[in-house]
Amino acid sequence: MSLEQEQFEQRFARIREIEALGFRPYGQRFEFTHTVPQVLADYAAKTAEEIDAAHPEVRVAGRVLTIRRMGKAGFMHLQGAGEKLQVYIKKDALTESEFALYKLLDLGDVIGVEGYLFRTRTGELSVHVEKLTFLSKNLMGLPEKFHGLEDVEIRYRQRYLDLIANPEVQTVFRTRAKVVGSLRRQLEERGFIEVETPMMQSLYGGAAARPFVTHHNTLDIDLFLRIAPELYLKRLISGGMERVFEINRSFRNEGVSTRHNPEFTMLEFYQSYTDYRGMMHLTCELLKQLAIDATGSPVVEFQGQQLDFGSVRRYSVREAVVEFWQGPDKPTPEQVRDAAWLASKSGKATPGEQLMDLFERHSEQALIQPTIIYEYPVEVSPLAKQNADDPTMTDRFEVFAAGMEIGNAYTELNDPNEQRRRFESQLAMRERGDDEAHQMDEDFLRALCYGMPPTGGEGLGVDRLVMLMTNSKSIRDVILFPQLRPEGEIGIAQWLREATDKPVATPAPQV
RNA sequence: GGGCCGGUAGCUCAGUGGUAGAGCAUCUGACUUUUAAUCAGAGGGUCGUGGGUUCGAGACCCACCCGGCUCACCA
Repeated sequence: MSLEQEQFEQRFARIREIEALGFRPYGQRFEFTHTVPQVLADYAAKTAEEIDAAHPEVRVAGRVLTIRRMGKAGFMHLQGAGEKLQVYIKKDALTESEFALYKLLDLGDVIGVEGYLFRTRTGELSVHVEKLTFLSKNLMGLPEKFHGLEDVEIRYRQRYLDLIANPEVQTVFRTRAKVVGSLRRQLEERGFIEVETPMMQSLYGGAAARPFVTHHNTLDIDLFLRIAPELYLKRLISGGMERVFEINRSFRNEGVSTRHNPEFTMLEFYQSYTDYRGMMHLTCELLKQLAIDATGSPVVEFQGQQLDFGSVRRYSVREAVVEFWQGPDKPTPEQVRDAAWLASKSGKATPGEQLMDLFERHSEQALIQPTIIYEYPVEVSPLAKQNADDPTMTDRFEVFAAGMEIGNAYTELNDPNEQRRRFESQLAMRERGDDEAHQMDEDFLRALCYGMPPTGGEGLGVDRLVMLMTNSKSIRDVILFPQLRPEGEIGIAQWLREATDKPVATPAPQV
């Protein structure tokens, strides 16, 4: 038997010992007066004299993180809501069964304590425990206290253990909630209505990506997990819901990387009677307030850089290719408009695709500061309205920061016949083997035929925004359960089975 | 999918072809304001998996599994 399983069985046997002392090893309601963060917020700034004078009584619950036993006394750190509070146990202050319980405690057990606050000789705020209760048994070994849990595979697979061992991870996900809350609140304040549209779709669209396929048994049809909510949200705009947004998952059947998870959270919002210029203005307001709500400042530190979301730069794609050109042969503004020059620099099929190829190869990774890049070629923008002066371009922009694309917006194409032509040209690309080209969506065309108001629309990558706000290098660090290959046999059910059958090895200690 | 790196005790890691190690954790004992508590002792290994080379493999070779970084892919 492995050491780990022996420890499991030792701890399992303690369940009986805890019961023998008159405590319940699981499932007791605990009426607390403070959470750990509340105790710290209320008393961390107070002096020992102030605390002694007030003699505050608290009841707090938490997980035992450390134990320093010293004979008839001892100290423990309890972790609650991601923060730590020290408690002091003294034999004289407890009943005999409570002190026996204390001696049985394992790291990771969840307990409740009641007592008064004081400062120790070294000044640490602590609870002088007068009553000890048991709330839940930990049967597992915990990671080492100094280094914690660093193995990223275990951290992602067993996020519960990561959250116990690395409480700062909780702050990442608290910030994530602030990001989502900030976006939701800001849009609601501007009259946007939150909606939910199908994630299982019989036709997929709204982006260039390969989908996941699933199957409905009783309908006996294959369905696609959506790659974007766009086409459904625009149906709502056609129907007269003038400002709508959706924050939820989309799914793309692509490689995984530090910036891509197969399922990811996107915010899409659509506003009738505006255009991409209006969306630029709104984007700048949203991002600035988002940074303030998430981090307290419009200037955010990310991987050693200071990103200023209070001032977003703007360049056209062509300007960006010139401005951020990497390497020799920096082009002139005239050259990036010249089809022959573009064809000489890129192997792509059309001038528009060639321009985007150069932008992605040369300029994208240089866009560290938050930047809006506008005017995208029509070939790569099948759902965006053409520019009134230059029909090869669309009224579209993307937002970049830290070298990542974080948003994409445009004046929505609302001419059904032009949309029909774009779909047909996408079908032609599909015929040529592009399996990410759009499908024809006739119901969407029909919705446009009823007249969709001029509209500005945008999608923001929420996970990537959270990366920026939490200084996280990998998207997996801002997704609680990132996609991994399935784990092999775990075997914990067998451990529980064997531990159940085992007779109690050691009798409960005398109290 | 390609390239590179990694997988050794529960955790964090050493281990240069020759008896598998350390710290923490665990177990036993001491200790009534400690804090990476301390002190004394003990137990704990499918060296990712499977082949191969060798008198001898944790180490070298091959294949595979899992993960990371990176490139490709991803408007």
